[in-house]
Amino acid sequence: MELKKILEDKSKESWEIYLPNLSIDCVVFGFHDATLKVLVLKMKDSLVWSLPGGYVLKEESINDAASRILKVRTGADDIYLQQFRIFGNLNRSEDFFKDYPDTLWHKQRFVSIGFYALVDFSKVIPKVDELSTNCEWKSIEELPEFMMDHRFIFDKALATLRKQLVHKPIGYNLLQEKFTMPELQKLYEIILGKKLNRGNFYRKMLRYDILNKLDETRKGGAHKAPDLYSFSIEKYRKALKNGLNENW
Amino acid sequence: MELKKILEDKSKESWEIYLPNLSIDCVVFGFHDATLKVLVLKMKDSLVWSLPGGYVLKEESINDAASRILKVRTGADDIYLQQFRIFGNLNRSEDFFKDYPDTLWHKQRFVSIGFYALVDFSKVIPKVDELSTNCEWKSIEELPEFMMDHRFIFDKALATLRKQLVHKPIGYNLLQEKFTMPELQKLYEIILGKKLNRGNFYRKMLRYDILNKLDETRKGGAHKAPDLYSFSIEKYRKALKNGLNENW
DNA sequence: TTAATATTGCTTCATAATGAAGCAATAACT
DNA sequence: AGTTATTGCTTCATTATGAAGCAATATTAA
Repeated sequence: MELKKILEDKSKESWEIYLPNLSIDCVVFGFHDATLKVLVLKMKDSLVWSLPGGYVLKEESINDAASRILKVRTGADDIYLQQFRIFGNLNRSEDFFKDYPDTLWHKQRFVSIGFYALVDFSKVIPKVDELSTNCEWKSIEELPEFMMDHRFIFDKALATLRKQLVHKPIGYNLLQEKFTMPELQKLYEIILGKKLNRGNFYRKMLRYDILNKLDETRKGGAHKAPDLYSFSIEKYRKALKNGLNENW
Repeated sequence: MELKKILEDKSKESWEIYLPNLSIDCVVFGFHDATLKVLVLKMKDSLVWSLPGGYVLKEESINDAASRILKVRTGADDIYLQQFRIFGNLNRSEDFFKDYPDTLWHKQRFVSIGFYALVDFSKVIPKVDELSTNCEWKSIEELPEFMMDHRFIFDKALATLRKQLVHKPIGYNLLQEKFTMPELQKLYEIILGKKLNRGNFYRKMLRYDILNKLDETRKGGAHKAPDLYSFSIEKYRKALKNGLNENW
């Protein structure tokens, strides 16, 4: 069925069950193959991509709404979610729906709540829905063109991640349970947007005393097998309270 | 006129001009007398206090709405404003308006956008409106009892301030143009919630190279007159980009 | 007029953290 | 068995921090 018809059908129900004027957009981050990835989807009949999103039920908290929306999209429960900003300018969606009748739910003025999500890449199975033809991971280095202000929303999410790296368990939520020091460093480098000295990163991470060194190595790659680590989650959380790097 | 009547009168107009279900609450910080203060107000017929707030016009961006709301409340233009969080749980305001008819604008389920504002204390003149009997500064050490979840909103605002101290021009916006090193230190101590070593704070601030030392001292107090400083705003902003304290 | 006082400006010294570099160990490949 | 790139971890020079203190000084009290 074509998009226009579907939207008009859904529109009727939407007015009944959702809070008007309020939407949620999620930037879902995953880490795989030494690359930071984002979950994007393409709507039917659209040339550009969008971020996963949805609306808030009339009797639902904002956080529950975001969880529900991502559950459908990824199949995963217990996703680490953080709201990071409101996108409330006028005319955010005007152009996109200009050919639709004014009574269409989607054509309202929406104020969107931006969430970012951190997921274990291996545990997510991207799912299309009746509105979309594609749902897939894209490297943040090679993002496609986005609809509306979704590129701006992504940029703000990444900037937030950068600033929160010392305050939120970002490594913990993006990496698999067992990971190597080079993987952790690569993740930090991508989020911070710069190369870090290997030896110094190693020394610093150990000094934070937030990692457990496991009695295993990651075999299989070429060259020397790196040691595996896991987070000592209690120590990690405790360290984050004051900020990993902050020394006043 | 009693509150109930006023609310019912205003309610009719509100449905016409505002976006439904969406409100703004502002935590306005000022610094005076070596104390961090917050602007609070008391509604007519209410025993508890509230944060300044309001609604978003149908044809108005979120940031414009927050500016407009604070302009009315403080008389000040160009207030430094940051949205920091959404408060979107159910039943945020249910109890407060339980005796009112369901068609009352204020009785809707509201999702509130939390802003914090940083103002030069000396440039603000708190103003009551037709809904309120008091509008005044309170020290954050001696906050009164708040309505609804406003205490929670305040706590989150202060926690945000703490985390953003290295990334946002918080000192610049809270202090007067000319200030002394002990004033700056006191502000940092209050926001961080801990005492800092005087000599080390002094050395560190100078090393950041964000201050201009002026050829004046603050006379009048007892004891040695402290030197006056101003921010070198270009250098300050540049330093904040990487975070004042962050060394990866 | 002078002394007392608390505060401020700034330095010193010991300790800790960082930047840059490198060496030995090693898993996979030839 | 030798080659290679990567990893684990250390060293050394430099810089930052923590703790302490000394001299300067604006006001107040004597």
